[in-house]
Amino acid sequence: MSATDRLHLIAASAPEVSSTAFVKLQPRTLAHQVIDALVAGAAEGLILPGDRIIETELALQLGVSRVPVREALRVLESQGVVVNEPYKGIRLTPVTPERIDWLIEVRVALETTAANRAIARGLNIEPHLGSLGAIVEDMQDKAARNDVFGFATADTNFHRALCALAGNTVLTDMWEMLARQMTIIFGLSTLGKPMSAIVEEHRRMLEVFRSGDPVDMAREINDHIDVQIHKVDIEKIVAQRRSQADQAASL
Amino acid sequence: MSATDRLHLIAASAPEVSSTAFVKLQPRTLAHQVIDALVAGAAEGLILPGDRIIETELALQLGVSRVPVREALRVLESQGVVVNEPYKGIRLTPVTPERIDWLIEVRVALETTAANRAIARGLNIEPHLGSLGAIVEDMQDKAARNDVFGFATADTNFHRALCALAGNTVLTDMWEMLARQMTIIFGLSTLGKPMSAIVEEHRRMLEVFRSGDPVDMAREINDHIDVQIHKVDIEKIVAQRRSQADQAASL
DNA sequence: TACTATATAAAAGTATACAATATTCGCCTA
DNA sequence: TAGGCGAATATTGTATACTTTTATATAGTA
Repeated sequence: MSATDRLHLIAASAPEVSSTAFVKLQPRTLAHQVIDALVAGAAEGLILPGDRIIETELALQLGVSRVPVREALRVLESQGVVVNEPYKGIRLTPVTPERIDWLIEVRVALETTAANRAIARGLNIEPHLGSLGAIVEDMQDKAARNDVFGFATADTNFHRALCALAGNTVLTDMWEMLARQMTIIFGLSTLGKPMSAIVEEHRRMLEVFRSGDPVDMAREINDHIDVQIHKVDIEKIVAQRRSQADQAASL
Repeated sequence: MSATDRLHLIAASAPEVSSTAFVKLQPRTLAHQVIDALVAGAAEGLILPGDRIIETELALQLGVSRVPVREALRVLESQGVVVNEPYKGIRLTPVTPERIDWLIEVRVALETTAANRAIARGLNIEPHLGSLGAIVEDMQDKAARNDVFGFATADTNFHRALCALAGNTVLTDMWEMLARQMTIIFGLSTLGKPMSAIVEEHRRMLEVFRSGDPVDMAREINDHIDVQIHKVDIEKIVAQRRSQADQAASL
């Protein structure tokens, strides 16, 4: 069984309804759907870091032609999700402890900047605190149900919402790139600490955000993100997953 | 005359020779060349922010088919250089003062992080200081010859070299994205301050880098980048350029 | 046996052709 | 005359076909 088997185009997620205005509904091109399918597949572990991705094969499995697949791969390449050597092939970017460090370093930088900007804009007040708090409650809920995927999603949403308060789309776009890559990595490993502890950390971050001290905020974010995955031996996990996949393939 | 006229594929730039090892020479696909051609064209003002980019037309002028053009545009879209509305069209991302602020904010964040990391790695010593110093000398030289383009290139190289010292490819990749967009913007306007002053600022930055104080470094970078273009009315400049282009077209 | 060269196949790069969608402009109607 | 409907055109989205490059396997030679 090849690495890209069992991938599927996921239905366009229903655009969230805003209370203030209509969302402008954009046609989702196949290329965008392919991107989502690939990232989702990678997060699920259907494709592992380092795995070869063959255009033809992927196109066949997704039921589209090679053109949108190529476009998707080019975008993912420019975002660092896959690596490409012309005429040789495309692989899911290998995950090394070093690379995780790099991703975290940039993410901390972006989130710190975003939080401080939000504070500078005076947005560490209601209703924003309430919105963020609601997400933390959601996390708590998911943790109680032991819904790992839902928990991770809520976690991501919290940080996304925080970044959004900076009102800097350049920053949020870049953050989304990192988030994608981290989603793939987190999908591989269990979290480094219990969910309840993570919920608590978010509560604390929110409290510091309310207080509005930039330095404290920076430290809080750094501590929170930094420890998250550092102590996990990611390469070992990938190796394990690969042997599992190989075993399944040989049946 | 349409916006994309007179674009041309630029020759693959010769890979820089490293003293320690061979650079692995990668075949440059047409898509990559199209990217370079578009960015270069935008920096030259052949295409202005907000201008429509038509695939067919661009493909024709570059002498390639639409496929590599599409791939290039997808990449540039994901990097924020162009904006795309499915079935409607692609435009060079409009430049607003707000957007410039956003770009600067992220760039300062990244460069500050990079510089501090480089300091933390203990790389604010020779031979790195010498390399950076040489670039500043080059800037000085270009300034003396009034070579605006060469000056801007050297300026970019200085910051690129500084970022590279962090050894974080995720960071440098993101920095390159920003640099591209800022190249386009700087190409539109003259600099906000005289070149000699900018050279002096770089000297000072280098000195602070040598001293190794993270806080000073952050302030220095912020001051340097922040003021660079802030006081220029970019929208007015774009309007002027557009009217010039229209005038030329009507002849 | 080991190494090289050649042929074959696989996969990416590119070009052309077709389908779907949006915009534009003219015409009709109220 | 103003507004809306609809056909024609332009442009993007997608699929298929062809070319070039790389990798692999096989045969030949030292």
